[in-house]
Amino acid sequence: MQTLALLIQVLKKNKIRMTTIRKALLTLLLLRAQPMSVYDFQNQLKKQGVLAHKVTLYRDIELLCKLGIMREVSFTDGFRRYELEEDHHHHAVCTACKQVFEINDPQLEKAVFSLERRTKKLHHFASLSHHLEFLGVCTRCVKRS
Amino acid sequence: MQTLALLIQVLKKNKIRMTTIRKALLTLLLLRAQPMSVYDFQNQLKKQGVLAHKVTLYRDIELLCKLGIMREVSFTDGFRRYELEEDHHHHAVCTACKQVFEINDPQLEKAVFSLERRTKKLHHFASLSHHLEFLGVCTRCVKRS
DNA sequence: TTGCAATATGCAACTCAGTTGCATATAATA
DNA sequence: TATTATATGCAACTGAGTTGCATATTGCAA
Repeated sequence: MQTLALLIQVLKKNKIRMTTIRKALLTLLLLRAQPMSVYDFQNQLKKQGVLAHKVTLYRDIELLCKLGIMREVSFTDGFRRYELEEDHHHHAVCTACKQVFEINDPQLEKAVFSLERRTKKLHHFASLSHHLEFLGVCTRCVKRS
Repeated sequence: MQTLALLIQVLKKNKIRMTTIRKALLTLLLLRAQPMSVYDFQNQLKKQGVLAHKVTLYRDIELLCKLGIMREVSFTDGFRRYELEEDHHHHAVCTACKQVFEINDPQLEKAVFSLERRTKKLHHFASLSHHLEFLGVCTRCVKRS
């Protein structure tokens, strides 16, 4: 489990300055369970009164990725989203509200990794990683319709 | 198994005109096993001396998708690719040469569908579809490096 | 085979996520 | 508090995909 204090330490160690935007970003990351796009971040920060230009967010996010704090995940809807670098997991994307839900299911995890090994062998492909995404409609959007 | 004659029939039935570009598109679709982007199509057609504007290709592809002849698949590299509408399958993307390889593996298929059912139940998500993509390096690119 | 009308194509100009160069603002250190 | 390196914002760009409109081509009828 990560904490804000721990993440701030990582920046200090790497001689990276702590700014309003970066602190707000880290706090948000720890709070939210879903991977977020740059525009999600921007909107959430705005609600807290922190105005940040998209360029700044792209650059800060890149930095945090390089430091191993967060990770980039590309989705098939054309958006790159970002999440805390913790254990690998998969996602369910609501095609109605565009929200992304994390799926933490160790059994699913195991199954997909064995599929990756299988694919590697059968197709002589030096597989490095995989991306599994479920597309559908979340409970809230189902109720709404 | 689809044939060119059969696909041409589909267009005729729907009162859609047969043009040089459309015929070349259909022929290419039947020939190539990999899903292709608009730019892949454009390059392949150019090799056969058929010059087509990207706008035309986007529109023709949309048409063929609506007719149920081809299907759009979005990839995490930000490109939409298109393939013959046949049985569902997954893909392995070579991060070096950007080529996409189809994976036809009934066992993998079964496994992923059961994962989809599982996710649906566990996360109360009205899952409609999924996207599984393996990222790695193909045999040719491994040899090259 | 030709002429006509409807459809197909190409062009220009757009949208929108993400990127880059550069000028200005701000954080950390002395 | 002054200095200086780094962080931020702005403007202008890139590249996939889209749209409106003028022109070219197809399929059909005479």
